[in-house]
Amino acid sequence: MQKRKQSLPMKDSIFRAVKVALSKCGFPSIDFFIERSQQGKHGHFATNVALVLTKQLKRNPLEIAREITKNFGKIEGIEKIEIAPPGFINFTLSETILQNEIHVIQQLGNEYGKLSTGDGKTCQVEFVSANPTGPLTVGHGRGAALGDTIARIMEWNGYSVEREYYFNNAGKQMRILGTSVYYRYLQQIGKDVEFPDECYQGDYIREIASKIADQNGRKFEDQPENKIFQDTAENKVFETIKISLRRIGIFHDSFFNENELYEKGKIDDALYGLKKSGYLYEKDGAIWFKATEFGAEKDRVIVRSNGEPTYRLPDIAYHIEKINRNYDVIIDVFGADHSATYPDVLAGLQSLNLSTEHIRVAIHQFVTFTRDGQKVKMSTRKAQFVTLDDLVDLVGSDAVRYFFLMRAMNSHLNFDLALATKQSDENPVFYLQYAHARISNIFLHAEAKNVPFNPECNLSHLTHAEELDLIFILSEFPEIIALCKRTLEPQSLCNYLNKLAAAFHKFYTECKVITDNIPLSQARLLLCAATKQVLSNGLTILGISKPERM
RNA sequence: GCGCCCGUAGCUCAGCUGGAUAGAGCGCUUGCCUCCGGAGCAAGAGGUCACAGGUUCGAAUCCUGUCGGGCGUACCA
Repeated sequence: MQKRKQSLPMKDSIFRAVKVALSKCGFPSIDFFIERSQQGKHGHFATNVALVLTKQLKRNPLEIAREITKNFGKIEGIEKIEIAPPGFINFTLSETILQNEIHVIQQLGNEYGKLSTGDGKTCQVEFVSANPTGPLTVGHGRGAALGDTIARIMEWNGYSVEREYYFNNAGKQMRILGTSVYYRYLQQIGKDVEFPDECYQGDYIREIASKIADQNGRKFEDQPENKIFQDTAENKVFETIKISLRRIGIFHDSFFNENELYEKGKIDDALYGLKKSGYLYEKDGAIWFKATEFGAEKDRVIVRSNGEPTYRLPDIAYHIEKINRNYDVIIDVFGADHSATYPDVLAGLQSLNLSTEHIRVAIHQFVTFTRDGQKVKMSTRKAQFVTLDDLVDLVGSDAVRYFFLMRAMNSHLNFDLALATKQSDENPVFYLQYAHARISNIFLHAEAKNVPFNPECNLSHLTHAEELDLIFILSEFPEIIALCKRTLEPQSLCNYLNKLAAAFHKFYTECKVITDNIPLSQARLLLCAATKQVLSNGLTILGISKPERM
């Protein structure tokens, strides 16, 4: 059998057959869809083509459907075509073509569902990008999990992906970090000083300060400006950030410091370019960018009257840098607080005649953390936060990732810490993993009962409704991957895997796999293997472990 | 005030470019292990899809307005 990576052949061939029938009927070519039927009694696939034509043809949709149906030739793999009110045409697949999908999955293995659209192409995903002023909080978790999973989706589709972390260690927040360490240092060496309110209150500052005190004694007592405070803090904090990310399976390929843009003159270059393009003007001693010409509600200051750029200028310079690196796709993963700023960045790039078509911005809404019905407010400064590490300690990496991924980016995710810290079996991620572990156990059982695994076995024994339903859902996986690639929404995959696990559990209760009927048992074993393969592929993309036992 | 996002079962959320009887999990009620893992399966109760108009063969989905919540709207990032 020929290998295929794109497993949408049924949808495609139905689509083509409809097209052909349309022209045979002399009907105009219009937009219509082939979709998976939501209910079993409507077959496997359905098209709305007759309904869409109603208006133009001014005819009863059922009549149109009948005429189209009459003009279908033989469609390979379709066993039944039915017309249903108000005018849908429903297609039912043959058992043979369904059974064959298991062979396809078996042969493609962990390539099943991969699209080759990204082969030979590069993609950069920027995410997390929190300044190293303190440990990552649970608030950073959503962007972290999303960004990494989006990167995995792109990798799955063939892209060579670079994960980048953008940070700034020259700003005001970082200076406050240094000052905070200095004050804790003074306290550490026995000075009776009050710790300023505007400084970072967290215990990690104390640890860093006491390390400096241990190694240097009172040496820096009168040197609040000494770089040792900020630098030590930055290194230490970054170390912990990297460890936190690693715990949930996230590794960045590069850390890009905003400072580099200044040192290499990229900020000045960007400013010069913008000036030359004519989109800058001076007012009140500041330099403004004509964002309104790109649809913004007001113009933006990009260099303050004190000569210091606002964050928009380095952001633009950074994106020029990214564009110059020639990625085929650039993806920025931001929180909702950036939703107003990225249009300005894109506008800046466009004013420089740079193409922004390959830049995709994934904006996610914030997470509300509640505990016993009460909102948990977070602030790094006041140290009123739950760190990402705390969360991982409580519920584990798999659950943390799944919780952050299971909701649409656009929805305001509610993370109930009390619920998440409860018993793990309430967590939906275990439902998926349980299906995977259950299958592993079936294989052990098969071995014990001397039912040999046979990839070439006869699959025509799989005729039970639950078996065919399960196969049909398996065959949807490539479509889900294509959807995720298009929308950058890992959530669709979470939902799908949940549906797949449910179909498997149902099959499991209805159909005993290991029986005295060896040919049937072997066919069912192969179905189990295919299910395990798809679960495994999906969980890999989500960055969630695939336990053999639980 | 203005812009973006959201409002669907008691709670947390799905619902793909408008389509067939609006779904799942948790919680509640009730069944299912002499049999491959019961972290499972099945059944039941629970809805004016925030509200009001509009568009059309057809609206949870698109448009307008109102109400409610989140985030922006800084010469903070």
